[in-house]
Amino acid sequence: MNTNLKPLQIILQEKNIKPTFVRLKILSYLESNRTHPEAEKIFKAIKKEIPTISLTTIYNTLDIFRLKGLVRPLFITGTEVRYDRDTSFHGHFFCEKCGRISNLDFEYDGLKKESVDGNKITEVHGYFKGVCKDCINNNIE
Amino acid sequence: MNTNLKPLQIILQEKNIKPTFVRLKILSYLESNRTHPEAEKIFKAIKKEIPTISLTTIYNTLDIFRLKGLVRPLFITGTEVRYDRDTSFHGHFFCEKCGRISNLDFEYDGLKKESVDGNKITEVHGYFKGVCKDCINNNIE
DNA sequence: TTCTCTGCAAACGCTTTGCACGGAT
DNA sequence: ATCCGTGCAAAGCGTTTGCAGAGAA
Repeated sequence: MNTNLKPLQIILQEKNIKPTFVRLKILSYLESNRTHPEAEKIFKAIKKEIPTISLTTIYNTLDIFRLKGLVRPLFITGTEVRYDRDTSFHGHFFCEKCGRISNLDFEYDGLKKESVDGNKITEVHGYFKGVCKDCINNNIE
Repeated sequence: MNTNLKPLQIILQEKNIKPTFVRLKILSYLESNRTHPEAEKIFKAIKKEIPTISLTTIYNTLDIFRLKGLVRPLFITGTEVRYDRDTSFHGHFFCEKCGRISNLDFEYDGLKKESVDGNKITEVHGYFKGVCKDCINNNIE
């Protein structure tokens, strides 16, 4: 199913989140910018539409979204938390040069089979680090 | 090969790291405490033997070790960097209750096959989050 | 001497907290 | 009148930086 076809208000209401103006704007940004942005990046983008927005509100809202399962925080870079609107399982590729995180559709059979042993698994994470082909080709220093 | 059998001095010298007293102590701690500790934990442990040690030195040393490939930083918890003395590929399980990180030997064929596409891969990471069986059984709140 | 190791103090960057205003119910 | 969303300012926390003294080469 394509959540892009679902109105943003409905997405929030289904998660019991009051669809305020600010929340709809942040969700809208996340829907159309699936670049795994950090709070600061979202903040700067929303600020163009809502100049009075605060970074605190971005953090508050992202935390609500996280608790309700609308976004997934990624601890990949080591410096800041990136947010993924897509909460279904998929892998990531982090380019250490340009900082972009892209999606990977790898299988996780090898991962899943370890979900035994009495431990309760709630999240599966898999990702690569390296240099993306754009950075290799453009050779930007 | 078992690096535990190799003298710590040799391990450092092979990596062109001057084997100072402090560095040997930190490496020694990492060798015998493969619990993926954070800087603070290492600091407190080393302090018992070297009361004048500073946290800065722990960070400095860990960064040297990282640059020389002796340790691998793990960005799993989102709050602090954990260090893994074992730099060979393996997965991790992070218990969100007790904070422990344990090793997992999963296959990464599903991961490896994506190393194409023109991107240069330098690191592969795979891990689970959840609640470990000890925490489930002890049911500590 | 020169270089590098070490450690104190301060700064840093991202994130969280405390609190107060204002609007909605 | 109460609740909740928002935002400012400050604090918090892990980590990094600047710099200086000590010690090795």
